[in-house]
Amino acid sequence: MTTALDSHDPGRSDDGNPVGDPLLDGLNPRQREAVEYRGPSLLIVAGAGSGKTSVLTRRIAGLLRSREAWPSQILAITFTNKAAAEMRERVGAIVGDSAEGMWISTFHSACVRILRREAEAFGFSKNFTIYDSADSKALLKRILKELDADMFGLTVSKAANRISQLKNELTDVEGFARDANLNDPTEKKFLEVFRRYTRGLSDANAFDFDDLIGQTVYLFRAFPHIAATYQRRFKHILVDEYQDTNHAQYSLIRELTKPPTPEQFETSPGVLVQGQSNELEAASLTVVGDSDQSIYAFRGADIRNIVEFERDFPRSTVILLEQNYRSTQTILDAANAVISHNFDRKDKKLFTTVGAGDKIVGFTGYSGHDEAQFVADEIQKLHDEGVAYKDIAVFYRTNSQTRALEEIFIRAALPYRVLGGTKFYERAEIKDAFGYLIAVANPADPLALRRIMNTPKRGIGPATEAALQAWADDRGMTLRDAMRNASELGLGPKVTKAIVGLAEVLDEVMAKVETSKPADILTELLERSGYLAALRASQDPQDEARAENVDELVAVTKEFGKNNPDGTLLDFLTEVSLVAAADDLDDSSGTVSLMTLHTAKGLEYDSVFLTGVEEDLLPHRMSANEPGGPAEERRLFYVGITRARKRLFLSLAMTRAQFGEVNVAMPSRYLQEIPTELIEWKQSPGMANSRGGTQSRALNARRDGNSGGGSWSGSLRAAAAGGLPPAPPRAKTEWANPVTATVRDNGDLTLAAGDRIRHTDFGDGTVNQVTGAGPKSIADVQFDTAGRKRLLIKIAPIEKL
DNA sequence: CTTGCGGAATTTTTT
DNA sequence: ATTCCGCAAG
Repeated sequence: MTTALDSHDPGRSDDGNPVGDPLLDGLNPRQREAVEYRGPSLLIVAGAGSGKTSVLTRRIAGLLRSREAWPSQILAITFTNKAAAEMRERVGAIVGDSAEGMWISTFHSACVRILRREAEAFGFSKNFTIYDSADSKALLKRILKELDADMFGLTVSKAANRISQLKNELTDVEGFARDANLNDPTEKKFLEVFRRYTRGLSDANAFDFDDLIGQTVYLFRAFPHIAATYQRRFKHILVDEYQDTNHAQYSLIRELTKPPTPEQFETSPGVLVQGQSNELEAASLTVVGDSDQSIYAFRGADIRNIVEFERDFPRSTVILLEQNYRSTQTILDAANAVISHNFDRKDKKLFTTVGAGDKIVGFTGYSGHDEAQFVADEIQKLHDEGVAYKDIAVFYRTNSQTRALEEIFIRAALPYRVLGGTKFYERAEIKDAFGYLIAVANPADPLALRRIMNTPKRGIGPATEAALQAWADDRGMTLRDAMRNASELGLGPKVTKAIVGLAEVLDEVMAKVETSKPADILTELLERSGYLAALRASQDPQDEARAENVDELVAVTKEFGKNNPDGTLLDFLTEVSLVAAADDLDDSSGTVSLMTLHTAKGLEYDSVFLTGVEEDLLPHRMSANEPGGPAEERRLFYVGITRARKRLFLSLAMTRAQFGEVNVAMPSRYLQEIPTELIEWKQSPGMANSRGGTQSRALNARRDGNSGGGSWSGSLRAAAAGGLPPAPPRAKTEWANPVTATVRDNGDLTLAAGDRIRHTDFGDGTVNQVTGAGPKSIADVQFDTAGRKRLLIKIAPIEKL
């Protein structure tokens, strides 16, 4: 450890260079204060793009460098695992190896770590399973069926949401029973559902996502000596995205920042550290947040946590970061204008010194496909100008909007990747493989067992399964026990053999769980269960892809083994249970990123396409009637806008396909909130409206019925009066037809420069150039009327002339 | 017990 | 449009 590292002298840096302190270089005065301030509690109100990650990492680095804290005394909570990894890396870059041993993780990861360590203390064993929302729903589905709860209007998703909300408020079954109105039969039924669900989880030795937080809080409250261990351990706690914390997470932080009391020392003999007075000091708390970016109220995030921080934590200090280092002034003006329509907020105005930059580009397509084509064309143009694909992102409100975008992107041969959505780990075959892994990791879990019992087909149907379960219930044993003793049930000899055989395989592999690597365990299970063999032997062509996915999973476990030589199966299962949509983001890949607005939070891109800016989509129909819904949707729009560094594209469609039906879409109310001079419309809603036949008449008809003062059409006319440039003439031919939705296959059609072709949407054109080989060849085509396009030859709707 | 058909529901956002 | 579920036939 060098003396420079210990130096607190701001005039020196690590290498003795007197130019400045690497911790403070390039920071503005507010940011410096946020890095250097020391006190019991600090709230950093950080507007979008104000460099909060930089401030947070330097603050941590500063604590380590000055020896105010050892790495093990720091707990930093981030929103995603990716953010955690990034923060660890950036702290490491400043202070080197001393970053090792810090707890930088999400709420959920930190809690799993604590729970695994302390599980035995309160009636769980440390190999508990983590149920994701799909698992929770599967359990609830069984319960609802058993109780005939659908007669009371209880659905799986309703019950799941309600239970999740209760848990986020730290209400357990007994707490709910006390306050519930049990004269209401529906409430009574729900209570029973809640009770059985809780029971089902504990029987399975499992926690759901919400339990991870809630049970940790319960653990701390019920066992003060355990809480004291962590209260003493963490001297500095830092929480990012504090505006998105819910009550349970808030309570966890409160527990951790309580000073350990002397009695607690006495109740934990053996852990007693000879009591200097500073051993009893509460941890210092730093939170970073921006109430304008609170977009998770739907899962219990409570904006009051940040608004009332100063009251909750007395002697706290607040530092405001308003200077934006990310976006152009045009983008910030639009963002400020939009967010200022939310009334219950502290006024905060982002500013920058980088200048106005380009105008926001607006576009209205005739359909979702038309809109997607616009996005694809603009991305191609940006790329031709030298913008890398990885610096471009496309945002949307709902995952279902990816379909149209993907269809067009594939056809245009644009490299893209979808973040979130149907994740790898949600695929059926991957869940099956995990079922096997969980079955050996946590034999008490019946959910995993049921999933694999008859996968691949072993002739063990629902009736057999029910018989096994009943046998187990009668004796207070687990489903797994019943399988081992299947011969006592008097089932057919074939079925009995299949059940006992499976139980034997599981038992034998389970014996090696402690000593074997996850990859070996998985491989053995897939072999001996016959799962992989069944997929390979299948006639269904999709099963081939499934087998590949399973192979991919094996590769993932091998990779995990390489990165974590001592990693157990339990470690692996924990890690994959907690990966989020944004976590597998790989910035180095040269692809355009597609994601929901929620996933986009915390990220930034040079060029951003915000699609589907329509009523019923943004704000979403479902949120329109909820209290605070429209305001939260506005914040979502605000988050999307502020992700853009240089260029922002806002697009919408006049019609959108939904549930297989085509519906008329209206421009979002939020569009009007952006000053018209900031947007340059390539095709405004009015322009799209005035052309074309029946579609626009339908739109007009509805709009007339809807037009009050300050309606959209009114502000459009104002915009037109302000002198918008006319639409580029080529727009007419280029966008006139909706793109055909079917994916075709041109076989081994080959093209060469100079060939003339005909495209169903773009008309005739001449091939400039062909790149790539085989099924990936791409034609660069100059169309006579529709401009220049790149097409994936194999699937483009074209013919050679 | 498995397969296959037709009707229903689905799509709001996520750790 | 696609997926999921329940029911009936094999």
